[in-house]
Amino acid sequence: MAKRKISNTLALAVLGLLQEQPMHPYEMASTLRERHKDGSFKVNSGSLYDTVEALVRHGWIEPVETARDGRRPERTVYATTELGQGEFVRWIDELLRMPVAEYPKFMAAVSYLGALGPDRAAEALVERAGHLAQRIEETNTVLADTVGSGKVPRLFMIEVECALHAWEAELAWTRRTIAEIRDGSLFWPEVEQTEQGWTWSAPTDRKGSTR
Amino acid sequence: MAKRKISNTLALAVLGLLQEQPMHPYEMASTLRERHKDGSFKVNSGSLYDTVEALVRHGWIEPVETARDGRRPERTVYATTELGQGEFVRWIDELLRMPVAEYPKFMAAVSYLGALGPDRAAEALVERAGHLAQRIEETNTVLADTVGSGKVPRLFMIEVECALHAWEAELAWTRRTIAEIRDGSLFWPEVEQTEQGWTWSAPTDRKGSTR
DNA sequence: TACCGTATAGTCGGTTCCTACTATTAGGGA
DNA sequence: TCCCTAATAGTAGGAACCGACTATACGGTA
Repeated sequence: MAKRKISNTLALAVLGLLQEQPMHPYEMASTLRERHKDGSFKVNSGSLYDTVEALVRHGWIEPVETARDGRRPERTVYATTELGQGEFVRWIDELLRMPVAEYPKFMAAVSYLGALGPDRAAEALVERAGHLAQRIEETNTVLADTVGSGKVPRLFMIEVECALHAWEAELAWTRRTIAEIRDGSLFWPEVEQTEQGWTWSAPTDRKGSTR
Repeated sequence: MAKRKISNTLALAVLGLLQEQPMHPYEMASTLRERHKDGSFKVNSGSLYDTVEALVRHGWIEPVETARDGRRPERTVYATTELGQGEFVRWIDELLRMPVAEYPKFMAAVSYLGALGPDRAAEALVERAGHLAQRIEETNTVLADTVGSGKVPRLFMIEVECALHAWEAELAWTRRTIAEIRDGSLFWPEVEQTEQGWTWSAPTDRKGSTR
């Protein structure tokens, strides 16, 4: 599979918006925020302007007008090209079909859970669980007064449901792991360095961990 | 919450390895791969050397020896400093406690699921589900002949279980969504552009809806 | 009316990150 | 013995990315 010319998904958002109507970059950013798409795309003004330039370079979008409103800075309005419309759909298709490796920060930290020791690890996970629960609740609220009240079709916010599902799974794993640390079923070996290399204690004693 | 000086989690992996013993960068990379940690950290030689330099700049690690084996390129061996050991634990703690926004490619694509139309969207998701199922199976195999056979304590591969859980959740959502597309419970509105703006068809009534 | 906060619109400079490449050596097969 | 491949170890250049900043306009308020 050949590498994509543009990999930043913010470009996908730009293409998506320009499917609807021509726009200038600042308007793209505010529209994305209005529609709560800033949870799925990292909307950063610096990146946005770079991204737009890159899209122009590849001929996926093109400037159609440079307007000036009063003495505000000049705005360049862009529109998609036919090429861009095709690539938009092809890109979505590819992203959906093929899972790619992602490296979430949480996974990195979980890799070294051992380094905190059982008590501190459990405590940290408890705090995380709290934050996750709160975020889930807030997101449910957002869903309720957009899709729930019929203001927006469900399909247009489907990624929010998807994210919600992922957080709920993470929360479930986190809570289960907290429980396993506490009841000792996630054994915490004690590591020692010998001349041969590393050794660790085995979970043979069933009384619980030695701290 | 102040921004971290170093944000690339590959630096966390480096610190983790150097807790055990001094090493040169190439050895870090191969050790991470041996231990299947390359699923949690993006191990890229270019980034690795940059990361190591950054860690030295901040005084978290330091070169302890530059050895030469035959006429191979010179290797610089690094070890953690006390500062680095403290930061290692603090960083893990912080990453665990506080969920941060991530922007997975899949989420971006799901945002524009609508653009594919119901049939192509369902087809793409079916393919993804296949890939996910396969990856889950492969990972289970890896777990079986490391932790399962007692070669490695479970705690040392706990992040693999965590990733597995996340993929299973994604697979479940994907399958459910395929089903909802097929049986029509995920309604696909038809969008039309009018002078007022955008309109879409509603799931219950026929055309003519609110904006 | 003077001031302040927020919205509008975008620029700039530096760091980070990654791809592609170089160069050497050990090992194995023909 | 000689060649080929894989492993060893790292370098270099450029693209991507982001945070911090500039500058104007507008609305409320004291």
